[in-house]
Amino acid sequence: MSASRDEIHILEDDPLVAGTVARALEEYGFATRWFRTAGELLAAAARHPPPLVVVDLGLPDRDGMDVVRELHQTADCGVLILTGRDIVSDRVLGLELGADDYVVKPFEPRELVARIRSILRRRAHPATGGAAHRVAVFEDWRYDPGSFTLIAGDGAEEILGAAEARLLLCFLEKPNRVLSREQLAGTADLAPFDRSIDVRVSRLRKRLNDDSQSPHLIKTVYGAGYVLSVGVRWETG
Amino acid sequence: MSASRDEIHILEDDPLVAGTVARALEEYGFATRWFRTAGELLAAAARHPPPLVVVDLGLPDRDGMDVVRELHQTADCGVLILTGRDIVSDRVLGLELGADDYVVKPFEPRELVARIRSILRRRAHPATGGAAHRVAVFEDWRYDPGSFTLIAGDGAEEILGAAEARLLLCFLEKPNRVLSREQLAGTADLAPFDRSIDVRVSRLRKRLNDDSQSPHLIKTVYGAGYVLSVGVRWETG
DNA sequence: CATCGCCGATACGATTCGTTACATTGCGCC
DNA sequence: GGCGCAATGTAACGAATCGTATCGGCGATG
Repeated sequence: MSASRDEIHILEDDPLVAGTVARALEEYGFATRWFRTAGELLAAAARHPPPLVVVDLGLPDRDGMDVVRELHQTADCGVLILTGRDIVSDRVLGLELGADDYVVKPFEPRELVARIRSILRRRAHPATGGAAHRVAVFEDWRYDPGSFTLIAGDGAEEILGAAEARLLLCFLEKPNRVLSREQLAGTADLAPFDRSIDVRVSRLRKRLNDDSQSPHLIKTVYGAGYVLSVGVRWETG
Repeated sequence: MSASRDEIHILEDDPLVAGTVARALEEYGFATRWFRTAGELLAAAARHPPPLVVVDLGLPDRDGMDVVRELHQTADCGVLILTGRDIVSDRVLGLELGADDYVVKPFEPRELVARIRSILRRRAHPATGGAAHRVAVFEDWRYDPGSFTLIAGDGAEEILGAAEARLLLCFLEKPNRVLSREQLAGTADLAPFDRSIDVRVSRLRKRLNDDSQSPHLIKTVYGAGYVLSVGVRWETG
């Protein structure tokens, strides 16, 4: 019962399709509940709005578009249209009526789940537009690329400058890979004897307490570039 | 000029495709701006985030997925991937990285516009919808943006001026994020050597008893802007 | 009209960053 | 190993960025 709060509602008259959708979602950890008619769904959604409704447009008792419109007005829940009607005007109409997405059958389960997750994420964090607040964790360091904040193991916080922040983010996005100076600078045309990257790396090393004689974090690859040689885990939330 | 606030940014290396997309959007009343390389787009978005970016994945200078990830982390704007790569794993990855939608070429202009409108609508709604009386609580401060009233921990109340109030609200709405001077000023075109934001920040710091030598609330990000480094809770009622 | 508070502009000192110069290291060759 | 050349590390310096004291304009207020 209270679990019904997180149930994704499926409105679909064909039991076969409904089963396929339900199985796809449940395989990825979602709880589902099947409604055969628009009336039942709207009644349930009015009493207890689900986080998301997957709507088929070809219904026996009522036009699916009406359902989308009414859901958007009464219940405050995500709406994903999943239908065989592959007509541009339908897509436009559905989206204009407030649907969050429009997927055409036959659908790919993984993509459907990704789109549903995207909708749920945005609805859960409206302030950030669903931007997951990600923090990189490596060794005993933590780095928040949103606020350029580097946190040491003892909890000491430091704000990096823009240049150092971009450099560190470059490394953290592609750890254990050799990165050329062009990649680290973020521009294709570096002056042939530009040493600014080297200096930035030197300063970043100092900030990370990395001895440049025998670095264990940022290692030099002679003639190629640099590597961040450490496992990086991205924490969300 | 000030209209640039609503410009949709298009990241696309092929001028032909970029022109097609731009014309489609402009026909429906959107202002657009074209970027040929990821570097240019990211630089512009960091200074003044557009409401939405349309990203092509096949870029010369950088992987499009990296752009999506970085946009999602640093700028706070909508992202729509528009690409020829019709691979399920790409779609899933793009959506997981924070893209709001994924459209495959060749695209139908009307549908593209409908999807863009849907994204913009969702992003605009939570901000404007609630006219509720909100109060921000951070550290031992409380701030009422409706009456420009700042209340200290000991109960002392102060009325902020209009400029300081706008600035503080800016910070409180996006805490723990680096905000550029353009964002804090609320305009896209700041004079290159305009110091007014710095002065406003300095005054706001003084009012919040924040020592600028080692600030714990509003921290300076050299070369980028400022960040409010504290948790903010919004009380309603 | 005088006063007051708020705000933006300016100027000057303080801080950080990119550049340069030099020391050091790595690699190939004999 | 010894030598030469190219690549890298970084201290030091000048340039860019930032903090804020100060001043003047402007509207509100008495």
